[in-house]
Amino acid sequence: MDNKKELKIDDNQDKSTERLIFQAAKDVFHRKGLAGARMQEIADEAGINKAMLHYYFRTKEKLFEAIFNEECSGFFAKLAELINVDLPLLDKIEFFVENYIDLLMKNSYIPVFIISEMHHNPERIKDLFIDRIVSVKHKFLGDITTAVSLGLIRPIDPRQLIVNIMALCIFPIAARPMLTFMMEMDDNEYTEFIELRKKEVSKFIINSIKIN
Amino acid sequence: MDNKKELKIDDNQDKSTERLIFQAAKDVFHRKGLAGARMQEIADEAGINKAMLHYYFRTKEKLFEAIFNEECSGFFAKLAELINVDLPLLDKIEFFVENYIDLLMKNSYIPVFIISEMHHNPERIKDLFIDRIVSVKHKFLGDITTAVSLGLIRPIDPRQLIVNIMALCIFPIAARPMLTFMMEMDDNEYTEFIELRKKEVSKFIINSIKIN
DNA sequence: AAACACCTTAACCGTTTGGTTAATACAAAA
DNA sequence: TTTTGTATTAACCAAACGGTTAAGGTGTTT
Repeated sequence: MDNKKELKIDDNQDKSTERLIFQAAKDVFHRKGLAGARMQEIADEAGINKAMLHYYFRTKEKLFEAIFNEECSGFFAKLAELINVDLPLLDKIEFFVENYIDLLMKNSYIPVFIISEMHHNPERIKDLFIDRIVSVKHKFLGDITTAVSLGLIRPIDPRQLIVNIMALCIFPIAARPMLTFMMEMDDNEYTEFIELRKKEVSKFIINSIKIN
Repeated sequence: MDNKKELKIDDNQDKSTERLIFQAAKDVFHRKGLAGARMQEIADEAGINKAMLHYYFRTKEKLFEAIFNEECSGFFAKLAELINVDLPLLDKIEFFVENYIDLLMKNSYIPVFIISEMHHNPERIKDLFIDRIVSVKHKFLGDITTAVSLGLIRPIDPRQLIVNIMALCIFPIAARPMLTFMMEMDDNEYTEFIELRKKEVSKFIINSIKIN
């Protein structure tokens, strides 16, 4: 056939190897962390030769950094979306909590991954944070300050409130193994428990800061 | 001198080498995690020969387990102390939060250590938890249920309340690097921030559950 | 068809790793 | 004094590790 070329199905899978590596590396790094991950295991999971890892990403460290950056960026981008929604503060908190917990459950490995790797190497994230998360936080911080001065919520240090909100959303996902043992839950009970939190947490927060 | 033996100064330092190893291993495992820690680094930090590690604790895994168990046990023991104190629920929460945050700050590496290592190997802790933390939790859970049925606090799933309390205490210590970047705090500001939380968190919780 | 650029592989390499061994020091027991 | 059990060390080892190399494959350009 002389029209073989034309008949070829969509070609934009060219980078499939790189993507294969990236996805496999993600999974392995999530499970084992930077230090615990093995290049061979990543290669096996991607179904390709180990040398390819070094062809596309020069070193283990660089491969890890590529993933860590992408994960953080994507995650903080979604975080910003949630915070920038235009709602009165109390509604915004409700909206945020519900969707943030949802987002965390769909990426349940990310909290431990970030907390753990930042603990082992706090410097890594510095550049990532500047201008990305700080600006988002400033907006939220301003919202709270305004609400306090308008008497919509009781006086509270905005930083403490933000940390409280994050803590209530993130901790139960990060500490899942501890919680399931402690509360003697199986996987289904845990999922249901988190599902209930979507309403419970925002009620808990709003109850605490609203002025009756 | 024929009374040499009698004159010898207190002998109970015999296990000093084992303790030296144990302490050094603690520090290194806390910093690097199980996978990231190197036996040579532990030996260097203890100031002894690497072979001694294997003499006292057969393998890296066994050394790690010894430390992980001791850390968890000691930590949960103190946790139980705090929960078993005899006070009305709201006072108990206030007492607990203040002292728990204090305890966490004095062992600030433990939350990430436990969360991270449980994530990488959830099975490890199973035996540790049974009978230790579960019984403690049962008491607290009972206290809350009673308080709800007596109308002292608003109706709330006791499990959710416990998780909320733990989250508000543990998360800011576990996620320290993230918080300090986000809030643009230095070490002193962070310490002060946590110090303020001791009052703020219990106020936050009690505000949310008390019946006016 | 030759030249070129990119992808892929098997085999290899130097180093680091957890772990072992054989020899030694040393104090208490016999 | 000899024996015995414990503590300690330097030297060593096999396996695993991250990373390299040299060669070949494949489609595109000239």
